[in-house]
Amino acid sequence: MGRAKLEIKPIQKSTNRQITYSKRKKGLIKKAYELSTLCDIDLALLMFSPSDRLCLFSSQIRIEDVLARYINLPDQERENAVVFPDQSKRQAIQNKHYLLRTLEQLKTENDMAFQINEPRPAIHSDIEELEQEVCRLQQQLQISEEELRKFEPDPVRFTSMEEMEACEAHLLKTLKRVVQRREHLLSRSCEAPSTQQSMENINLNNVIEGWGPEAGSKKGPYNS
Amino acid sequence: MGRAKLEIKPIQKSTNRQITYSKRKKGLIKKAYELSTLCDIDLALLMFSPSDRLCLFSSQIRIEDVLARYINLPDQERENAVVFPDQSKRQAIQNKHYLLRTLEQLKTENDMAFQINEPRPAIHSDIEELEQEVCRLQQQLQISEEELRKFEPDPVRFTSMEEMEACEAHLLKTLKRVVQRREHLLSRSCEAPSTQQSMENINLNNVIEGWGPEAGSKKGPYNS
DNA sequence: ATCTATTAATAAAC
DNA sequence: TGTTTATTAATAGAT
Repeated sequence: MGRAKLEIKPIQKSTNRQITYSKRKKGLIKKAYELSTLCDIDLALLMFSPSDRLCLFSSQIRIEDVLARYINLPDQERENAVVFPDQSKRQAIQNKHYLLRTLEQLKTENDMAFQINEPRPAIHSDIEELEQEVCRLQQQLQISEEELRKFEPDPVRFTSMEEMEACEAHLLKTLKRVVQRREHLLSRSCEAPSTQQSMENINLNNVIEGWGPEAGSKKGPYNS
Repeated sequence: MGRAKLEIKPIQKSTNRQITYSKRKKGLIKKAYELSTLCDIDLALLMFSPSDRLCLFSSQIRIEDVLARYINLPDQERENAVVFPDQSKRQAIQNKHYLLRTLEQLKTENDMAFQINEPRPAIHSDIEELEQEVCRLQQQLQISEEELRKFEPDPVRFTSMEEMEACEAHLLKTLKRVVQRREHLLSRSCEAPSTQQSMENINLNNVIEGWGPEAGSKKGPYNS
C-alpha cells in the first residue's frame, strides 16, 4: 500500500527505516488490538526498535500473564505453536522441526507444481534424494573418521594407555599386511629388491618382534 | 476493509469469530514479519486462539531470545515500553477486559478449534542449503578417505611399488610417533609401569609435546 | 477454500 | 514530527 510497492527487505537508509518503523509499528499494534478484541483472545507483542528500544503491547491481561501462560505450557505445545510467515527464509535454519515441516511442504508444493505443469518444478524426489545423500554422506564420513582415528587418535583426547596400544597394534597389523603384500608381489615379479626395501624390512621385523603391544620392553630402535 | 465495516468489539458468533481469527492472525503475522524484515528488528508475537491454542511468531531470533531480552531489561524500561492502541482508552480497555476475562474463566469454551497451516511457497534456498551440505560432506569425506588411503591403500588398485613404499613409510612414521609418545609419557610418570595407566594426571602440554610437531600440523577432520 | 466489493494501511511527497 | 493522497493490501461477507 502506498504510492509505490515496497519490497520486503531491510531498508538501508536509516531515516526511512525509522519512519517505516514508526508507521508500521502503529499499524501492527492497531491490528493486534483489533484481533484481540474481535476474537477475545490474549495476545502479546514485543518489539525492539531499530535503536533497540523496547515496545510492548498486550491485550486483555498484563504481558507478564501472557508470558507466564506461555512459559507454563508443555514443551511440545510451545514448539508446535511456532508459525512462520510466507517469505521468512531465515527461520529455515532455526530448528529441526521447521526443517522437517518445510521439507514436507516442499514435497506437497512440488507435487502441486507438477500437476500444474510449472516451468521450474523441482520434484520432491530431488529433495528426498538430497536428504538421503546428506544422510549417507554423514554416515560414510563418520565411518571414515572412526577408521582414521584407529591410526592416529587425537592426542589431546587420548585418555588411556590402552587406547594408545590399540592404535599401535592396529598400525603394526596394517604394516605387516602391506609388507607381506609387497613381498608377495616381489616374489612374483622376480625382480631384485632395492636396498631401501631391505632396510625397511629389517626395521619392520624389529618392530614386530620387539615392540608389539604385549612386549615387556619399553626401549626400542625409534628413540632417535 | 471488507464488504462492510466491522465494529471492533467481541464477535458473538463462534464460527465468525473463528474465521476472523484465522484471517486476521495470518495478516498480523505477515505484518509482523514485514516490519521485522524492513526495519531489521527483533520481534515476538504470542497469541492464544479463541480455543486457547497458542500461536507464536518471532523474527530473526528464537522467541526465547526475545523473551530473555525482555526479561533482562530493567523494570522501569519494561514499564515504559507498554503501548496501548488508544492512549485515552487505556485504562478502560484494561479494566473491562480483565474483568471479562476473569468472569469467563467460569464458563467452558467449546469453539471449534482448528488451525490451518497456510501453504508456503517453495523456497529455493532450502534446496540450495541441502545441496551445499551435500557438497561440504563430499569434500570432507574425500579428505578423510585420502588420509585413510595413506594408511591402507586399496590393494587392488595398488599399481606402483612407489605407492606401496610410501604407504609403508607413512605407517612406520606414525608408528614411530606413537611409540615415542608412549615412551615420553611413561618417562614422565615414572611410577606405575602398568599398561593400563591413566593419562589423566599428565600435563596437556606434555602430551602435545610428546606427540610431536608432525602430528600437531596434521589437518585431519578429527582434529577439530 | 475462494472470490470480490469495500475499507484500511501506507510510501512518497510535502 | 504531522498531513496528504495515490496506491497497494487486507479482509467481511458471500459462496
